[in-house]
Amino acid sequence: MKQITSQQQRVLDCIQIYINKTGFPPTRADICKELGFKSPNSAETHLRALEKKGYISIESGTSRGISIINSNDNSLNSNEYPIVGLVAAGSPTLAQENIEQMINCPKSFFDSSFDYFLKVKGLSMKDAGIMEDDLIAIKKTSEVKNGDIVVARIEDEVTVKFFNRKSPKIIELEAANSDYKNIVVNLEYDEFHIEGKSIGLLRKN
Amino acid sequence: MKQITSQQQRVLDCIQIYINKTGFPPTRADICKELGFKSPNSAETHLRALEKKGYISIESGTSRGISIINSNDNSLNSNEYPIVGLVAAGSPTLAQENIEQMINCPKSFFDSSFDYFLKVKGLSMKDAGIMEDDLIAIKKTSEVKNGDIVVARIEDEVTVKFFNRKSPKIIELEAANSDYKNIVVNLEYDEFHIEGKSIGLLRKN
DNA sequence: TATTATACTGTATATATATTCAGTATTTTA
DNA sequence: TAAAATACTGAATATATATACAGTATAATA
Repeated sequence: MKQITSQQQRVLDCIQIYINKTGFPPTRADICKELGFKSPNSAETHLRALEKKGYISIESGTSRGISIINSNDNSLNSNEYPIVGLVAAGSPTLAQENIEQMINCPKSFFDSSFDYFLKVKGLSMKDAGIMEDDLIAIKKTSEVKNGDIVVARIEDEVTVKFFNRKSPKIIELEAANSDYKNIVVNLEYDEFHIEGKSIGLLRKN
Repeated sequence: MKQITSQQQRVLDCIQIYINKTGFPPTRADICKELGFKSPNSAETHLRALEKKGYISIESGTSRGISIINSNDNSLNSNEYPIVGLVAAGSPTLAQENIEQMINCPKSFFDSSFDYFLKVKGLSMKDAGIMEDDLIAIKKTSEVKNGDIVVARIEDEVTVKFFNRKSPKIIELEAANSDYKNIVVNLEYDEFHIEGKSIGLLRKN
């Protein structure tokens, strides 16, 4: 499957969320409203790109004629998702040896699609209601905005924090616990990477 | 739920089949074509009837703005769980009018079976990592032990707290937030009932 | 028995919507 | 370095679509 751009991903997500919410796909205008575009043609061109790359199909001459093509997984409703611990850099997050367990969970369980569950260590996000051993649903993306809860890698350490861009080159990773210090990252000097962002949480007790 | 006529059932089935096939709901004309009607008003009146009886919702002024309302017969589809708000006494927790939404969730999702999701109001359990609008999975039981997070009803109020039996007749319901007071219940004088206990948590963000 | 609900046909229309065309600018690819 | 893809704004338009109005007829209620 062809590479998708971040904007195209936003549009694809927007369509899925709209369907989850309303039961029917959005119009071009709906997408514009949702994503802040000012011309319906912005949505149109993104849709064409997504269709060309095989992510959606568009019924020509048909209002709201968008349907999302489920590529690899034929099981529409539910799927197996891996649970991984906080993994140091080097080994890819989803490498076999890092997967603690698999869990069955409906695809549309959260408002957005996601890729894996991360098992939280420590209490640095306690005030955000994230406790030790909680499973946070992570969507692999580097497209994050201030206030998002992100999985970030600084040098060799992987951590879960609030994302806050202070300036083009300065990012502050904020803990939700006064016992923990915030981490300030300078993109010029520090090796920094966003693994993904949290779109939901699961706790067993 | 109100009685449905056979023709209305045909229309309802037609909508579901159309959605399964295309990914989006039919227009009035589509329904006519599918069922052999010759006037779009035939479909229109059936849709109005189905809406009035609560089987579908129609978004006015919106093309294909039909969505099927999940009829939610609790017994049949065992994978669908209701989401309820904090409900005052009198009305049973799982009464139809208290169900905000249904959610698809595997039976064995948490370590124990459960009956419904409760949508949390307020921050009284903040330090236990339970935030406003979190969904806690509730197992209907009165068999609870100290330290369990329970859904309790005292007189007319329903609340989520830690359970702590102080003596055979004294129960303390402990908040996990210093801004909230604990509730001391004397079983001799107070009307008290345990609705169930939390066995997990789900958060969407 | 009068009224309402059901079950249609047929016509008409305002508007919701897809879609094209004309631009501008940046980034990526060949 | 030229071409193609990306990422938009803005305007225009044909048509897809919801929806109202005018009928006809039968069955179910009150």
